[in-house]
Amino acid sequence: MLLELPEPYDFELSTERFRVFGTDLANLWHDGALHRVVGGREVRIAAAPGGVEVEPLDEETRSAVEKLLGAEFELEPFVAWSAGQSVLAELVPRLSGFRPPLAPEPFESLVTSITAQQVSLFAAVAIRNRLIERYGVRGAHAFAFPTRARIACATEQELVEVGFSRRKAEYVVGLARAEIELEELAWLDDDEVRARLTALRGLGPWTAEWFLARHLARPRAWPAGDLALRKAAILFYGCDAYELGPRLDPFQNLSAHYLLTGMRTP
DNA sequence: ACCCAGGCATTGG
DNA sequence: CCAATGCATGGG
Repeated sequence: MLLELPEPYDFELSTERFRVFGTDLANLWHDGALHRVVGGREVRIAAAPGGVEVEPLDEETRSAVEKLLGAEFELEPFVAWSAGQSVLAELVPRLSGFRPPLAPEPFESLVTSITAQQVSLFAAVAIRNRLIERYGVRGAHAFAFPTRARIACATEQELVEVGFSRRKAEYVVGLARAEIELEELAWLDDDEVRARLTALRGLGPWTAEWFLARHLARPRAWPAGDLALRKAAILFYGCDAYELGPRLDPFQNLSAHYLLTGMRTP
């Protein structure tokens, strides 16, 4: 079944992030398609004219896959705006059809960020995969990411065994057990989300900003402290990411994704 | 054997 | 209030 996405859409380019740092067991590239468990069932997503082919496709799967593939991003105004921008005027056409994928689940998004704090993304993916193998549920090929309930009854020592530092093991188990409804963060404005998240141990400004960017798809999210984004800012603009952010308003989020992908893609 | 990698909390000045 | 420090793993 076809799931339509606005043209142009380049599925391979858009999902590059799921492959470039190693195999991602929850977003598994296999046999020329992206495999992910949605609502307990594995879905196969492949490139198709006008969008992607999704098997099987029901209503629940449709909305989850749309979220995963970043269907909610409004690319047209961004593309029009970028034509008048110094760097993006070159970069956006070069990456034509790139639509940033999202982390569909809030708990998964935060745990993935904690895993990636400070270490290389290769190391982060390796550790995350061991977490997924231990606590996730296996589909046909991909794994469902571990549920919050499952991690809440894990021990910190178990997380250390899959490669987390003791500190990060505390963060992850603490987050799973925290008194916070992660789904309800979507109702709040950017600053309120930042405040609620950074009030939790282990979640700092970088993690909160990537949650806004990669889970909530907020247009102005801009992880200025991100090491890779700072390198991109220097490379493309010759200035610091903190300085660059306001110049990209109100398209900071899409700009960040294009800059990071532009750094990796020749 | 190093050193760095898409942070954060803690400690010491 | 800002600087220094420890963290654990993967890749160069």
